[in-house]
Amino acid sequence: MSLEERPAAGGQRLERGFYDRDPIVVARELLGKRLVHASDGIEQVGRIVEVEAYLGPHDLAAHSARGRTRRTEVMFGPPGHAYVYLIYGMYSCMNVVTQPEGVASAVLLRAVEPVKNIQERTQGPGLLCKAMRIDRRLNGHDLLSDDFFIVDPVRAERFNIVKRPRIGVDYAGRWARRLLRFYIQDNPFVSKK
DNA sequence: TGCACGATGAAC
DNA sequence: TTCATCGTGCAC
Repeated sequence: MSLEERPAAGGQRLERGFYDRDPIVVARELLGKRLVHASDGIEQVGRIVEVEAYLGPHDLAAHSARGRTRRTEVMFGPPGHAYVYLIYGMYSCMNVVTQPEGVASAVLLRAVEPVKNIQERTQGPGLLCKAMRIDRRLNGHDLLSDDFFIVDPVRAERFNIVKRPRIGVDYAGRWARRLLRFYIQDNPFVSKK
């Protein structure tokens, strides 16, 4: 049975065009979507409940603000790819690259709600990657692939979206105060109030 | 070649 | 508030 036939993954897989838009729009629309990662024959599914938008080279909180380097290379690449980096020497952080090649913007996935084959906690970007077995080997991975992708839920869901400043970017001056963190209101898996 | 520090999380 | 832990980016 192929992955796309498995019921847990559900709904419609997001296509390239979904990611080829403003990161703020992509961030808001990623809420409620299902992140699917298949490894070692195990398909894990998490419902995205918290995200942050990183707008590009002018956004001082974004890694791409320091220019194009080996680490940030995939942020400058085409949309719909995973930007996974190591933070504090011990946690991986998972981002989705947005906008056309050459525009270095992305959306950080901060928390998911366990849907399938997830035992560990998932509230926070580091924990979410640990629980879903996401590490830097997936950096640059195409999210239109068969083992790592995002799908719409089978049934449409209604929820309110909360806007807050991003976490851990106090060094970014006025950019730190912008409301670029989005999460599903009252969801217990959101990392921080 | 060296070094300060981070889009974190947990313990104290 | 402190610490674990190490790749990255930039200074020297």
